[in-house]
Amino acid sequence: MVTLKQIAEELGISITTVSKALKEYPDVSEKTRKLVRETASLLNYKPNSFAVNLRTKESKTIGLIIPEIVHHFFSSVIKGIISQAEKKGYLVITLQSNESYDLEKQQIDLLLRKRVDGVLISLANGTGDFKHITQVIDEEIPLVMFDKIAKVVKCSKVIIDDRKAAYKATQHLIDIGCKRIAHFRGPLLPQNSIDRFLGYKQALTNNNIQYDPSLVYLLDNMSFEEGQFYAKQLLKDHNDVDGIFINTDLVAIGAISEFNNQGVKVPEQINVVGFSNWFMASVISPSLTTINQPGFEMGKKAFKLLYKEIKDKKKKKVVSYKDVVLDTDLIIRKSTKNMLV
Amino acid sequence: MVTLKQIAEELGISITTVSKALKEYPDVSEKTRKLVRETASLLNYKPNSFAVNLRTKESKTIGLIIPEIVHHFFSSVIKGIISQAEKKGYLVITLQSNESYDLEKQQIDLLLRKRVDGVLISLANGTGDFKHITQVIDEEIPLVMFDKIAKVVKCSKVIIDDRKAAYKATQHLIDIGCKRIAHFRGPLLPQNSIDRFLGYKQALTNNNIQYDPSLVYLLDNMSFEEGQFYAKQLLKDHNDVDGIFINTDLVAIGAISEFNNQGVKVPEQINVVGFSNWFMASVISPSLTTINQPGFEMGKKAFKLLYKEIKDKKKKKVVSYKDVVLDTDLIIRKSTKNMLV
DNA sequence: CGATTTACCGAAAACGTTTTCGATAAGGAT
DNA sequence: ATCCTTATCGAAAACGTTTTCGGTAAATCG
Repeated sequence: MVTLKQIAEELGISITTVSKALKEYPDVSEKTRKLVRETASLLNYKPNSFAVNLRTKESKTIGLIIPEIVHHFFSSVIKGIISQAEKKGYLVITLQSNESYDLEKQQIDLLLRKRVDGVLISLANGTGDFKHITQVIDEEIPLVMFDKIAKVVKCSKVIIDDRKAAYKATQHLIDIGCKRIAHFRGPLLPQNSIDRFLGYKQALTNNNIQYDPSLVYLLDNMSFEEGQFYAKQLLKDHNDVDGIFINTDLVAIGAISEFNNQGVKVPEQINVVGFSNWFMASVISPSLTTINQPGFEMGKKAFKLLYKEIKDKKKKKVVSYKDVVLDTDLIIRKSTKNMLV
Repeated sequence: MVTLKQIAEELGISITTVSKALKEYPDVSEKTRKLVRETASLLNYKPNSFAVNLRTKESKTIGLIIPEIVHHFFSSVIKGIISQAEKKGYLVITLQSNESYDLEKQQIDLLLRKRVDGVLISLANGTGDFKHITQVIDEEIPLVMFDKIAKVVKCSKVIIDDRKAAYKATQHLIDIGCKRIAHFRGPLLPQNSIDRFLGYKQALTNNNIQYDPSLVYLLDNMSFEEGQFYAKQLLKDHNDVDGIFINTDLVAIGAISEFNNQGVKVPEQINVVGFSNWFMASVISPSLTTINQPGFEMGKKAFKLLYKEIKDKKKKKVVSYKDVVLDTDLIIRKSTKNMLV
């Protein structure tokens, strides 16, 4: 491995001058700068990042903790983060918490020991205590949370407007003529399922439709099978439902498959709207009307916020926390149909 | 940030002793060892990894280059790699080549500059030249390739037995009574599609079924739409086909949707086998019989090979390259049905 | 011509570890 | 008392950068 010293000896000049030449310092003549550049590339010199890190006290590396990598939305976020980070010369170390609070804590510690320049995190479902997070912030390591966040923690966050998105989805069902609209919602944690439920409810009341609690089903694990199960239940309980807004695409697909099995026509007899726009939403039949969660954009935005904090910290500027709320689109496909025309 | 020096001053001993105490050197008394440990944890001492890296010349970090993150199989591989690496105290820096040779080259360079201890890579489709890879190996940075590999390059590799898997898939179609079996194959690069085609062909000949080239369709981009398109084509060209083995689940799902649209019953009229066991294969209807690619295991195995090379290199042992071939399972679902009973 | 500015270069310290090689003192053997 | 172990510690070098602070020589100015 070739070092500054070797280049210096090769040219009979000092290490200092070589270093400054490569960094285009104005106090070294263009002649020697050129000379140094040439021999550096000739010897295939690569700065020793270990030494640079030690000297500059930064690693040009950020840490990313995510609950689950094998997941369409999250992997999109990762892609957004990595692409944006690469542009700014940062590399990203990815860890996954597997939705476990203990692992999450451990991994935060790992990243601090690695001395990453910043941390991006989406909280595990089980996380209810935030000391490990505030510890990072207290140590003045820039940190931004995304998607699954904790409102109490003081830091920058980027989320989507779940409530508004759910409102949009429900409004769509109303617009196409649905009168009895059910909702499959998620558990009480994380916040997302609450917000989506509230959006659903508000859309109903704003349109003068009586909110009927018996039309709301609370699911536990949001699986395909649960979608089938509650679809069956719904058909038993209410034969007059003509629309349903479902918390997550996977559950929606389970429900649709059950409707198909029972010969209940989607969308003719019942309109279905999902949430998240998972890849498969477009390839099932009927294809699923759903809310698109902009994962890639979320990743990009999250990194941008983090990057700004890192820069501000370097400049000793006071870092200000920002909350970014990303907008979502309703993607209308074949599982909903205007019944009024 | 607390350093060894501060601990030393706190206790009135030398930096050397503190360092050795923390590393449990036998030439420091148990008494001072204990003392050092205690004050270290009291002051919340974390070794400065920059300095450790510089001194030990290793970063306990590996690089991972993958063509596409947002992909069920690849994200499973990533998960396997990260989980295994974490167990051995390694962190992983992920980059994605976006199937671009130029980006891939650039990213290799990035990782070398970062001085990662090893590299894991799955080649971009466009990569036909391997100088950037051999450069890594020549610099004695351990490297192992997985899934999309180059046979010419001398290094450890882990792949699945595409040919055997395709044979298995085709044999299944034969076993359930199919007589006219079509195949949707992929392009000439990467190797995978060739091997799958060969497995298909061999299964036919081994079962004394005449190989008919007109039953093999060569697809370009392996999309859902292409699946639909060639399904339509197939129905036009051959009305006697009763089974089809398709290179990739996504294409298979496209084909099935076309069959559904045209009222061609799957599996009654035509049996369909896919490849990869994407998540959605289990949730479409009919659910898709397919080959399960063990992504998670591949990731684990790839890291294990890399880890061994890193260790061997440290011990100055000669590194020996290994080729690991992972076995696959046929997952029988509803898109195939025994027609003989 | 002396004084001052400008252009260019280098010595040396510092970042925080790890590890080699002595140094010292205590204890045991003779 | 002398010699040899053994146990315990520390000085110092090294890893490869970056950056501060002078220093020298040439160029400019009065």
